[in-house]
Amino acid sequence: MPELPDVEGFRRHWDRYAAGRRVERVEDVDASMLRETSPQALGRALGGRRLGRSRRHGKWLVCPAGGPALLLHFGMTGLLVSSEEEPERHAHDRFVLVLDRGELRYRNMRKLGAVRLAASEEEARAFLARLGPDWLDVSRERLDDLLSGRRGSLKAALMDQELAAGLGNLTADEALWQARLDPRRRVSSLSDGERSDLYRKIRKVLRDSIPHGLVPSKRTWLTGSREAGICPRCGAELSRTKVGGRTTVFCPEEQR
DNA sequence: TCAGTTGTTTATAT
DNA sequence: AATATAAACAACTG
Repeated sequence: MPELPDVEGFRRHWDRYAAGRRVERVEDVDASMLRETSPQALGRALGGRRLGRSRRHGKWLVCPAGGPALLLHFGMTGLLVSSEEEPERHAHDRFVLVLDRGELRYRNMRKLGAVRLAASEEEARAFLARLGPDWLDVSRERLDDLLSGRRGSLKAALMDQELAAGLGNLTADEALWQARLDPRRRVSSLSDGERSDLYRKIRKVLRDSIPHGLVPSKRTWLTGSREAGICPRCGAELSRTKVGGRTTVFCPEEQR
């Protein structure tokens, strides 16, 4: 699931169920999810701390805890679950924050994500330093700077988190389909008008998805018709190939 | 049994 | 230096 809109949903989740509450203890930590820390260190750093409101950069969620901060990446199958929605813990919960009211769980079936502990805000920023700007902070002018000099395919550029952070396989396919651009196009071949259209469509896909906390399955969107294999606009059979190493769905009739 | 999966990192090749 | 590709990570689904 998790691309920018999903993580934006997790941010709201954290703020609703964890922000403002105190951590009693950390339980059931799966050490294999942790990067450069340990279950013991996590418990020591967070125990007794009052949690703050979270912020998102690309697909990362930064969760302040009154000095230290927890950095969460959700991979392909991660999510946050509160005991207020789901009383029972789950086999795929990789750690549990026991709070002064209820508990918040980080669940991740495939364990492709990562959990990091930053000692300070400064260290949290350092962890994310390699990422490009969050896509919601990219202006039309900035997009030209980011794309200038790129030689690869359009889709690979959009999914490159060091160019700009937050787009994933689904959002990239959706924006390219809405902009009627072939994902295999060279970045350098885009006209100014095409870049403008692409920019607007990326913003639209993100804006329309964020309230849902996921890329919605609308019948008028590519995402909603992936299974059917038919272009929702023209009825042509969709193509399925690999671009930038990822499964890519596009309309061969309309995307040029 | 085997391919496929909405993400990232690493190694290797170009 | 950038870019492309494949593999690895891990656990499940169809």
